[in-house]
Amino acid sequence: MNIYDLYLDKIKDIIIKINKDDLIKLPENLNGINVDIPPPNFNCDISTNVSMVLSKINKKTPLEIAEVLVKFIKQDDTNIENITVVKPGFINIKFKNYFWNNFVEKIITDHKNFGVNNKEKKKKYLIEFVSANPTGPLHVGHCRGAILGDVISNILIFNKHEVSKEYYVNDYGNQIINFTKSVFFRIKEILNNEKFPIENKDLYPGDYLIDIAKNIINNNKKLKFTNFDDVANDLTILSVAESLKLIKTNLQNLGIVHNKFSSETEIVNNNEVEKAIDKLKNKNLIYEGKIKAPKGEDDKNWIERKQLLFKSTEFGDDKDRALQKSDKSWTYFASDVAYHNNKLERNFDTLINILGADHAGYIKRITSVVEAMSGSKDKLICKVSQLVKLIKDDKPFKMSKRKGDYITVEDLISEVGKDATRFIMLNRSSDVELDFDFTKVKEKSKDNPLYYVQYCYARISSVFRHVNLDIKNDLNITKYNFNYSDAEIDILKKISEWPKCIEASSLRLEPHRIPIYLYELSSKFHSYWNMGKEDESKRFININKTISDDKLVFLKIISNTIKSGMNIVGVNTPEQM
RNA sequence: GCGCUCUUAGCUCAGCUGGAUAGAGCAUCGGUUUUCUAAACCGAGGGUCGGUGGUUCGAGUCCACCAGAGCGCACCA
Repeated sequence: MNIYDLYLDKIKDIIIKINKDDLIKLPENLNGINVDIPPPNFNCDISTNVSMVLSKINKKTPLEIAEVLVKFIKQDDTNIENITVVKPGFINIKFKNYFWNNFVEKIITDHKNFGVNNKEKKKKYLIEFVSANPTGPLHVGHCRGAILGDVISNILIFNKHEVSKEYYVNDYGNQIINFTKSVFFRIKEILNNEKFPIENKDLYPGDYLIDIAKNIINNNKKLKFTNFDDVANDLTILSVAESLKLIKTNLQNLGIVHNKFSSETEIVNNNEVEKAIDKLKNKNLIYEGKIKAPKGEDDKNWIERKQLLFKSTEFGDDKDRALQKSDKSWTYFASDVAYHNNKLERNFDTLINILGADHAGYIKRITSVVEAMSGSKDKLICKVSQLVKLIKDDKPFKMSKRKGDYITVEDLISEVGKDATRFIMLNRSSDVELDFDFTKVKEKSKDNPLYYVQYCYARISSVFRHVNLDIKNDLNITKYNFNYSDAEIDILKKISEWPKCIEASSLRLEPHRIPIYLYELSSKFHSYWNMGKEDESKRFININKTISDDKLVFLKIISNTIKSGMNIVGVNTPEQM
């Protein structure tokens, strides 16, 4: 139940009706009209700007329009305690207790659907995220995008959409060859005591390769590791599989499970690249040509090559993009075009890609291709997650892939825990860089917003325990005839914002709004809890060691909302802390 | 040189697709435990929303220009 939409619809109905009676003129669209949360200290529950929007076309001041509308809004509405018109022309409405009782009853009897956005058309989404190269375990840099993608999926699923979570495995190309070679040298090191060529900058030096090498040796006794070219094919498959095993374990520890892993090699081998390029050829978007050096670039080092290009400039990109290398093998972009064609052929309504900030420059070309192939500009939405700045002992901590000294997801989780990792990574908008201070997160875990929200839930559970109820069970209440105090209504108002929070998160794919909302709700609850110290009537358990129905319902609603939000974030709500 | 993102309190950041008196946390200072969990609460100080113009009833939010920070810009993936 979304009380803001309820009144927005009502107000729109009213103005449409009195427009028909020629009492008022309407602008072309009514999108500017909203029903919102008023700032504190106005002593009202909801507020609308309708009279400001109608002011111009009617050539009347907002205050004059408001006076007319107020009459119609009040008419036959038993929910309204009073309605006032304020300064520029806001119409402020305060509800009767009766309204809040109704609200409470609705969301408690249908708690599973509270917050679900029913206005959205149910769609089929494909969300691609993580897609880290299968050359080793995940590190902290992958973590943010992974959690972002997972929680966006959770929000969409919460809103009853169909979602497929996918991982694109880049198991094709030079990096994989170098990776496989590295495994090969580690194997020779183990078997023949030949020193790993650490000076070769193309190789992967990380220690995890030793474990991968050991596993491969132990599980493949028949293979002979004498000549690289002889075992290259088998070893590539084995090495990638070992990497994916590590990655899947990392993801699982983060609480993330993908529905599908798509292999780049498979796409290339199935000739899907040719298929996709043919599609673009038919649209006259493929040609052989040369790319010019960008301005400002030293063009002495620039080698112009004739190659197969996609006309992404037709879609606003700054240059056309190469599909084929000079040795005629496909570029990464080419196989990604094929992968996106593959996605499109599986008939999803919307594709979402979660990318790291370092791949932001890639967005234009891939959205161009999808637009070209699908004919729709917003078929593919790319969401960028900015960098995570690691800080250790007040100093930035640089990760170096070369030296192999980077902090892995495993390190992170074993130090901070899955829940804190998820909550902290989400607590900021994905558009801004995130400071992740190891020493702080470790030392001051009590200042962690995660615990603040969990503690709220634990406090509520403790009340249920004291009166011999289980917080997990539904309540058995028939009469909703309560008289909530202002302090309680203040929290109910916050609860009423939950559907708005979900709507905004889902519409704009901004999951960070959820932890922030949960924090605010918890803050109000903690505040209320402490009032019980001064004011006996605000305590949940009374002198007879029982709890009144209104308080019980009140607590249940708060805990339901927190639980629901924490489920979306993907963290636990312990009943005791 | 070009593109993307950012600039809000001492620090880290919210600000719900243009609304009313711009909000939190941390830090600083001062308070609250015989009573449902103090992992909590209450209070105080702290602001030219990077700058300048523009759009309109109304701008932290939209547009233009400028300044600063980060990321990226070939056949890597």
